[in-house]
Amino acid sequence: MKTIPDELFTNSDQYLRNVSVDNVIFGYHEKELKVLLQRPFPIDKWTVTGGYIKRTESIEEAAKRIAHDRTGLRDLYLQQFHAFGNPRRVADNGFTAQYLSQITGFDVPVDAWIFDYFVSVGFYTLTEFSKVDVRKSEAEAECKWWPVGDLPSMLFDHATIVNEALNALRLHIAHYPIGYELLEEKFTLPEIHNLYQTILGKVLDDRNFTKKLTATGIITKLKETKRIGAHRSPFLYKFDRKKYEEGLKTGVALVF
Amino acid sequence: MKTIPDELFTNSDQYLRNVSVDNVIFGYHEKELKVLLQRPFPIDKWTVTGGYIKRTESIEEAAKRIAHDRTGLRDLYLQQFHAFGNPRRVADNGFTAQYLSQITGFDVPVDAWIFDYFVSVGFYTLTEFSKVDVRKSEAEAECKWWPVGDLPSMLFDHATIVNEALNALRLHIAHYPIGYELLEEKFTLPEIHNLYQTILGKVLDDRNFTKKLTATGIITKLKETKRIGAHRSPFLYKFDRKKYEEGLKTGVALVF
DNA sequence: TGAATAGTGTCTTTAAGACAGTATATC
DNA sequence: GATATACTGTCTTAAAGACACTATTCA
Repeated sequence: MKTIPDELFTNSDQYLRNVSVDNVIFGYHEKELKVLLQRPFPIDKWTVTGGYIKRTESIEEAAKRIAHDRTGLRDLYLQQFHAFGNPRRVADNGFTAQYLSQITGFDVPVDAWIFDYFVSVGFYTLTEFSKVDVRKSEAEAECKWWPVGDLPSMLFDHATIVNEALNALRLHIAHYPIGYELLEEKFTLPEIHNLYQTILGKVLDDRNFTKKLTATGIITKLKETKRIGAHRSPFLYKFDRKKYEEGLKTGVALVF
Repeated sequence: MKTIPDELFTNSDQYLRNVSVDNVIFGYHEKELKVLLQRPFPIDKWTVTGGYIKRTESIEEAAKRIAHDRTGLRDLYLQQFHAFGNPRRVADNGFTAQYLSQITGFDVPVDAWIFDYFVSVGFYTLTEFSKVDVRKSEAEAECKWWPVGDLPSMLFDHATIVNEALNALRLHIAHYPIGYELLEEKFTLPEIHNLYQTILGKVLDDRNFTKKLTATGIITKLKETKRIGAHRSPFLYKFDRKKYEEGLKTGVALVF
């Protein structure tokens, strides 16, 4: 049996022990909110993107580094939402040293690092779906986007992590502007309307939505329109960067 | 020079490495919000109560255990608010192995556990001031209540931690009932009015405050009054436990 | 009866929510 | 001109906020 590769099952002095970050990467595409998941082993169970923290970086830097490794994007919008920590977190039916040895062909010891108790700090990230170049790491079997409403079977407590991230995002959206990271530079009112409906999971009256959103002053109407086929061409808008940045700091109430 | 005691500067297999909990314990007394701080060494710098996580317990259990050690209370109201993690967290002018050796009389090595990079999960706790029996641990020089508006010089990033906890509490109070843990079993309207004013740090109109609070149904008027000297006796109230518990789960909007 | 605090009601202003008809692009 | 989507204004209802007087206790 092969000896296990260091970075997989063994701690290294480079990383902190017993702490990790999990990063729920959200993307928006075709009226659907998606989340980037990876399948770390040839098991039919998925996890959110995550990894360990280097001794030289902050937890936020670790989360950004890990997101960059998977998406190729830098300076993502990052939001810490919850820390998960209990000794039974990584307990999962079938996820045993014996089973892992069997399917990976490595000699996985029962006290391998991967079975240890990890406190995981959860972040969520918003990225523009179309800009993302999904990359899987060497160790993973697969990495791809899944609709948040239709997740596959998840490893450990990762279904909970995605749900909590979504709750945090929905709560957050009521107090801070959102959309810059999820839409194209120029977008139409129906597009941002759909984004809000998708994230919040409910229908929003178009007249009231427009009224409230424009009242905040965070979007600016352009003179251009967008061709959408045999229909009236909607006007394009862009975010007012100054007001948007300010809103991220001081908060903008936008309750629907 | 004496050898250092294990539990102070050395890791033990009992605890997780590189993760800790910090617990901001709030108490309310005489129209003032107070926070329980400890002075861990004969340095004139204070910290919030905190400690390490046992391999057998969750982070919430660790936070409760630590709070119990300091206050003697069980089943405290506990709320996770933020995780703090960067390699420079514990850097603090004057907090060096040399200085610690000097003042403690122990031989503190520069690579002692205490100087390591710890990711700290921050909780805040609400307790009834009068029920608390403040206990200091062996290792500490002192442990006492401080008014949140008048904190002493704090070690590491602990001033930030208290501030973030207070922000989280203020945000939380708008969505969930609060007060059961901070007031006596029976309380008057002026008392709970003062509590809200103290936590939020602003004056609230008494008529509007009463109107909103009673509208939620979480408090019940009793037939008794409280003697307060040469003034009209205010009626006593108590929380409706059922509605209160329900509010903690589903949320109660109480925006002032 | 004076001093201090408790307790309550009304009016105004603002925001939220419900709702429907006109405009425009393409075939 | 048929069809699909964009776009906008008004009315109703609910909540927030400002504001002042009466009631009670005890010295």
